[in-house]
Amino acid sequence: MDPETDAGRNPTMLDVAREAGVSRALVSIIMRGAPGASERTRAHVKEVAARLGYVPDARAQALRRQGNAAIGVAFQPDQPFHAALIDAIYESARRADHPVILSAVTPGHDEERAVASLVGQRCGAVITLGSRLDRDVLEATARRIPVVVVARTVEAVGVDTVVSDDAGGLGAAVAHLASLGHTRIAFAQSAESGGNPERLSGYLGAMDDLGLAPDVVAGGSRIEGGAEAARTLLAREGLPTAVVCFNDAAAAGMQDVLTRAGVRVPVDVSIVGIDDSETASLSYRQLTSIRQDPVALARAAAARAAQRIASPGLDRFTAVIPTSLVVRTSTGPRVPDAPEAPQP
Amino acid sequence: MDPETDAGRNPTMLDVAREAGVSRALVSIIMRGAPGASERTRAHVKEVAARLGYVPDARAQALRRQGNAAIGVAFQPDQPFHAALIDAIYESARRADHPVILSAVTPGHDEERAVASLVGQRCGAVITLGSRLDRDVLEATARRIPVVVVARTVEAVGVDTVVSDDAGGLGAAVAHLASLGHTRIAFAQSAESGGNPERLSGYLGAMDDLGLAPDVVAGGSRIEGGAEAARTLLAREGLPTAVVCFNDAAAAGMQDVLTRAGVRVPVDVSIVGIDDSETASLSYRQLTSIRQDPVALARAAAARAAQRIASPGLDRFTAVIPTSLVVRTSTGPRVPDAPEAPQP
DNA sequence: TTGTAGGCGTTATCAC
DNA sequence: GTGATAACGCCTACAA
Repeated sequence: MDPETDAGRNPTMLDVAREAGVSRALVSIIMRGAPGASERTRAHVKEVAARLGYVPDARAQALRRQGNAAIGVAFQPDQPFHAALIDAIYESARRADHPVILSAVTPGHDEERAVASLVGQRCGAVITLGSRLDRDVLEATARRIPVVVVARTVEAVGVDTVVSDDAGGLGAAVAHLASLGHTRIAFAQSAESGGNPERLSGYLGAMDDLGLAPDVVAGGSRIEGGAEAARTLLAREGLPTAVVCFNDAAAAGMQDVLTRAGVRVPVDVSIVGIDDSETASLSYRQLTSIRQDPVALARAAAARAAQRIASPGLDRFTAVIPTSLVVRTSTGPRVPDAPEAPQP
Repeated sequence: MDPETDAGRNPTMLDVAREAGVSRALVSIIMRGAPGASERTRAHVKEVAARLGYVPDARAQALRRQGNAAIGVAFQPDQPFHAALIDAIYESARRADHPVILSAVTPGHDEERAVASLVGQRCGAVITLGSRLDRDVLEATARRIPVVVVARTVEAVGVDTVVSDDAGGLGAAVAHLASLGHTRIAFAQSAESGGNPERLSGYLGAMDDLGLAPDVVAGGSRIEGGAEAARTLLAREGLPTAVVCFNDAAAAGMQDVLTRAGVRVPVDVSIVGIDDSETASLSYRQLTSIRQDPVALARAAAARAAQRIASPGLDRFTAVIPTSLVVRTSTGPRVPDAPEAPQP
């Protein structure tokens, strides 16, 4: 178009300044909305910038800028729950005027690499969603850069954590089932390494409080967990009348396998999931679920990250976000003498 | 630790150079593995860098570096299929020595913003996964920066596309069902804006080729699509003997609603999904599914992005990645006189 | 209200 | 094999 400027190159501040007949500094002031320019020149320069298709170079900005370091986020793209967290982190960070840099954790791009890339970008803090890093790796990272772990409880020096109140959630779920008359309440546990210690102990504690005998049944792989637990239950003498599953996917698998076996939900067995995901709210599922609050989790994490950026050297910090029980139709009153379901 | 260097600051190349007793330039050469340093100094400098915890500043690198522009990726974190794509993009990009910059598309961070942030980072090319941008927005973006759209067919000037062979996949699915004796083969269509034109037309074409009457049933929202289509079918006089659904989630909903209504899969109705996701392979589902090849899709997209970075001004390009039919037990031979399922 | 000088941390191009 | 020096594009002071 303009023979003066070589076509291929991205326009720079200098191009805008020249074209508008002002100095570079003034363009800078105007582009980032700082005070120190008249309305008239402001409008003019912005018009020129738009006409030239000028977009500030984020890399140069980040390099020079002092405050407003970026918040790095390591997440798992195969975890739908992380989507809601990311969305909320974007919003919180933008409000505090911190750029967000994402790094995915996948089979070929492990969490150490993801975090390393965030460090390389000179993020002011790193939020890792559902981190699976070892404690010592987390601690080593935290010595370099503030680290906030979301949705996993870890005791690591200098590492902040933001978690849901799993114990409270499990307590509410068990209490809900007990109030419906259930006494044989099982817990389907994940078979993953470590499982969910907080969820399990929350269940055990709640059962103990009510004087009920716990019944923990181990599930299988992440994706098959609920189905396998269901098969384990079906192979037994008698079924429990209620089952709490380690997440919604597992609850769905439990529901599906039981249903296909002719067991009626909730007449024969009540089911509770965790997460209150889209799966739980499906019209034909209607799973009662322990809801995590992704917005509150993300806000707490982003706020903490911003705090750490502003003032390093704070004490270790843990936020526990309340959960709530979303009651749907997968739980119902215990039916003492429910007739056996017909075997198709 | 070292009183000479102020503790809080990240070590820079200069720190490493001073500590190792060499020049900045030499450190640069060594850190990026360029020729021009003896093995001895190389080892020494690397040791010093490691000891100081030196990590190159990716922002400064990107700013100064000429080639190896980054590949920007706009993705949807709530789409599990994108996880596999991202993983493969990371690998391809690393092989070609291009950094990857991610930007999520979420309710609060729309695709335009995501792409704009990628442009601001001066990516050399942008890959958008399942883009929903209007044609003219895509074209405007493509005038600034090479754009590769993955998993959505668009006819936009200057925009490259990489898509799965939906028509071929649907053809294979319909042929598979026809070979099992099915003639009443329905297609459950997404109710989303636009739906999946290629999948629908692939179905229609395949039915036409076989001289069969098409039967398109509209689904509901993204998440409820399959379930609603199933209810529509159940409300009719007679069921088709086979249904192809617009994706696996829909197929799962179809299967669940039909199963709960006492319709046996595959005895009464065969079901085919699309994507071959984890859902499809669940032990109790075993959905026959049209498999998309995420690795091939991602590789093609990354390769094209790298090509565009190396030499802009290429012609528009479209890659069609083959699909394959994964046959499981949700499809079976047509049973002409199957007895009605018992109504529980 | 505007312009000038200096620097962020790196890479690239030179001479030595 | 090594060491100055000039960019990259922008921001932050400070001077006019």
